[in-house]
Amino acid sequence: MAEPAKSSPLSELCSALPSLPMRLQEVGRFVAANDYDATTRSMRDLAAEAGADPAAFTRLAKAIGYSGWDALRAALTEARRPSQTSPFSGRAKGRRHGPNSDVALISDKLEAEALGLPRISASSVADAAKALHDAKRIWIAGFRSCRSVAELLNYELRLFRAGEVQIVGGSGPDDLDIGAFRAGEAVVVIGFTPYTGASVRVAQAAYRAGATLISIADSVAAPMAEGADHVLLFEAASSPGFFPSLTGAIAIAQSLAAVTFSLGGAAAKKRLQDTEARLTATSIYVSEKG
Amino acid sequence: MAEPAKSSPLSELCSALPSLPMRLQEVGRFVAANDYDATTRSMRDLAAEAGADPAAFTRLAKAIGYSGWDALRAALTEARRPSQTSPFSGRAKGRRHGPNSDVALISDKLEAEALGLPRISASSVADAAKALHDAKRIWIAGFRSCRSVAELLNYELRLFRAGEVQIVGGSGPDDLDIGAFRAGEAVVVIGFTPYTGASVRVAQAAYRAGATLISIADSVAAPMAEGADHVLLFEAASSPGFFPSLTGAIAIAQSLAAVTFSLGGAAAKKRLQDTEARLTATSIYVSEKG
DNA sequence: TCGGCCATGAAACATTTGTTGCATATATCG
DNA sequence: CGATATATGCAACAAATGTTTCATGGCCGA
Repeated sequence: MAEPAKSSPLSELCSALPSLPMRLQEVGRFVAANDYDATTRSMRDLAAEAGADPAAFTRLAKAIGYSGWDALRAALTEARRPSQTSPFSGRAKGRRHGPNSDVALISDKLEAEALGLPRISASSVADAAKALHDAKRIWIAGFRSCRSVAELLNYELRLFRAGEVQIVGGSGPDDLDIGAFRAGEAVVVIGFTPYTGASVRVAQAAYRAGATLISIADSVAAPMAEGADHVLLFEAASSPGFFPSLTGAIAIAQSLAAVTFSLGGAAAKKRLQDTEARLTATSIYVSEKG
Repeated sequence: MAEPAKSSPLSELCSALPSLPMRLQEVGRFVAANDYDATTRSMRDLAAEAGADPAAFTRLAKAIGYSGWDALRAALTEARRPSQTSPFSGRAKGRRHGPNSDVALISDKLEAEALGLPRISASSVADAAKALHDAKRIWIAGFRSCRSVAELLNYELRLFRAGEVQIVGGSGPDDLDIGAFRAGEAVVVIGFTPYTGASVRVAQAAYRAGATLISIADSVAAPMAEGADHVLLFEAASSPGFFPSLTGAIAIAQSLAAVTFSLGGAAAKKRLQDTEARLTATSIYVSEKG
């Protein structure tokens, strides 16, 4: 019997499968089909669901070279551990300085960001939008590169909530705005690693003031996610070695604005139309054609 | 204190964090930062690694409304379970006006934007980046919602091209900057329908001054694409009835900055490092670990 | 047909798990 | 300052875990 590639515990299992006794094959197939449950639930639990004897799992693990079920589970767990780096990290590192290296870089980056977008939790965004809709006043805070996200959200919300939306530090020092947070208002903070001190200060102030805190961040471990009523996550580290990506944050901000507008109903629609009418009247926009 | 949304166990945890006793905050942060280990390894194991008492984990779970650590772990496990449904499987098209209509709206929007990203022309972006790299000075113009894109691009380019990058109208009236365009410089204009008069004026001025004009727009028919040396297209109308999407424009801006940085080579790298060092020295960012 | 061999399930085992009670340390308020 | 309440670590607890042993049942070769 040849020892196959040990790349993954699951592939070891598959290759050894045909040479196993019948019952062990069944159990092995069950593990392969439910490897997530295999790493999280208990052996006896799995046995009950698979309709097999608990001992079969121990025997299976030993049959494919592990000291016991715990060892196999540990291997499966490590194999499933989410990589800290981007999923495309080990990819296309071959080309260093070619004419197409930059093009490939962009393609990979875009592809990675496209993969990250559907992973945003739509229900969380919807909940947060409800909170924005109920807020009497909306503060938005974002520093450094996140300032662009903050300003986009500010702009879109102002289209139908003019006067109730404000950027923290937009007109004067941050401290002035921070002291103005009140209960019944909402504060949106955008940020990712490395976190700016200002953003966590805003978040803490919002919490202390009893305002609804909405954090748009790259991790639940972000300092400004502490005490947040809503945490909206996006993937910032989509391209290694370069600046973190804000595409996800922008997508969240836009969805937030869209749903908040939708919740506004006819009133919001009217205010948006008024705003648009005013803009065209001031001839901000160029005429459609010609 | 209102009971916040319970979309995710982790966000519940984040929301409750500041109101917990100190030691419970520590273990709570540990769980938030290592949620994968929390679902796989044992409580005592985690306690040893976190340097805390095992009982603290049980108490934490109860403090945020669970019957015990097992219940919290089960919730985290379910939250992390890989989605079994294929991305495009049974999307209920019958969304009319239900509680989930907003969620479906967001999902569709994100999906559509994800589809639009790979359609961006990577080679065009690479060419434009080359032009930016060669430019002695870079002007960036974006108005209304596009201002956020302009500022992001400005921010990222300044990280390694400080002093050579400037937003049009960033410090004073637009006309002052517009008159300053010179040959050998580059002007980036971002815009989509309906096009603002200002952005068109910037584009025309850049053309007349003989500067390299880079237009980021939603269509080749855009007024500011006329005379442009590089036209970078993105899809703005991803979801009908709402504000156009800026996700594509942001992705382009970021790619542009990334490639320009890449072209800058060692010199750009050094200037970026200097900037980062200066930022950390001013203690803009919060320390990595508590 | 008999006898060794292996696969299989059930029960007993030693560990480890999550939990809880208690005593001490610390903070809060009168 | 004293009294009360809370927070925290330690140790003992019952339950659950993975493993092992043993008895049973079927299979193949002699």
